[in-house]
Amino acid sequence: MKPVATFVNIRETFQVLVRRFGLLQKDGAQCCGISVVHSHILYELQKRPNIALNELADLLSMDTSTLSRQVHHLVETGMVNRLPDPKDRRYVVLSLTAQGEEQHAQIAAYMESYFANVFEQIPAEKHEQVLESLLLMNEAMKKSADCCTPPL
Amino acid sequence: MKPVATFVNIRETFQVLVRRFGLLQKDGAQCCGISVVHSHILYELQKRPNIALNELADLLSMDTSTLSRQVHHLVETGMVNRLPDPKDRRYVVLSLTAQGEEQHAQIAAYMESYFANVFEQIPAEKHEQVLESLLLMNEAMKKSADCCTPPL
DNA sequence: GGATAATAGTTGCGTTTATCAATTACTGTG
DNA sequence: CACAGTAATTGATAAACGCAACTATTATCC
Repeated sequence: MKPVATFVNIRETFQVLVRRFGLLQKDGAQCCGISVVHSHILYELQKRPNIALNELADLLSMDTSTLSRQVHHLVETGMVNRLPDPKDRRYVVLSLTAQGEEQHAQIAAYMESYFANVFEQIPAEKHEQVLESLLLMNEAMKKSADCCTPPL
Repeated sequence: MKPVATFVNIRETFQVLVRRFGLLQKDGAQCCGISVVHSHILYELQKRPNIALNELADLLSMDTSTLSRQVHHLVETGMVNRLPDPKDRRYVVLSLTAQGEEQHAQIAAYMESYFANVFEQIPAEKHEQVLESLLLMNEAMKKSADCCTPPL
């Protein structure tokens, strides 16, 4: 049976971990001259091309107004294509330009090399376990988010 | 030998994980009526009382000017004590008030219950492994941050 | 010991970002 | 065809960040 201290510990660990990754993202984006939010947009658009602004806002948990402005910047700088959907012209269809894909690839390369670096600090026999654990956490947090019951 | 795809995968996993935790932090803080930054300050002050503004800014990777203002808010709302250091009066000594500790405890309780919830979604025999993996990641990222070599 | 450099913290100011409300454009329904 | 509903944008306000200037205090150098 795990004592409560386990969860306190994990919260602490996770909090610092997330803070570190936040800084990493900042570096990874800023070394390419863009903001963290922009890098998230590029990332998500590369994963799911031809998505509507609406859905993208859901994925990133952002207000559509904020996202609309950010997308506007990315369109102006030639990273993103924004076209009205011919099926339903209320929607817009978003996708990466060639330049946007290149930008995304740059950031991804930075992240990759960083994670390779991180994993070098971890014993090789633990790599499998760490990867599996992150996937487990991710799945668990996804499930948990749906049935969240605010305790206050 | 792990293929490159492993790192792409882990980056993706970690990115989503961090995004989820960011939202959680927001909820955890907002349910207590404060901002995420404030909750980080409370958290860090509870961990290391009687710290200087300078060091705190380092820990949180914030500009001292931004932190100074945030601390000012927290002093005004009775969460934080800010006193000049008698040893060297350029410094200030920061600590939590009773109310600040209570606030921190509330947020911690929220986080704890959330993580308990998350762990319920993970098979019990994996709990140990997940916790160990998070600690490994944390240590590895700490080490890696010191010797970071920007690839661009 | 006194002038000078260095450090911690605060404040001013411009830029960016988030959020709410209102508006426009378009689609589906009665 | 009028009207409700939805997607996206825009306007206005507030909050946060980051840089630079400033104040107060301490350390250093001659």
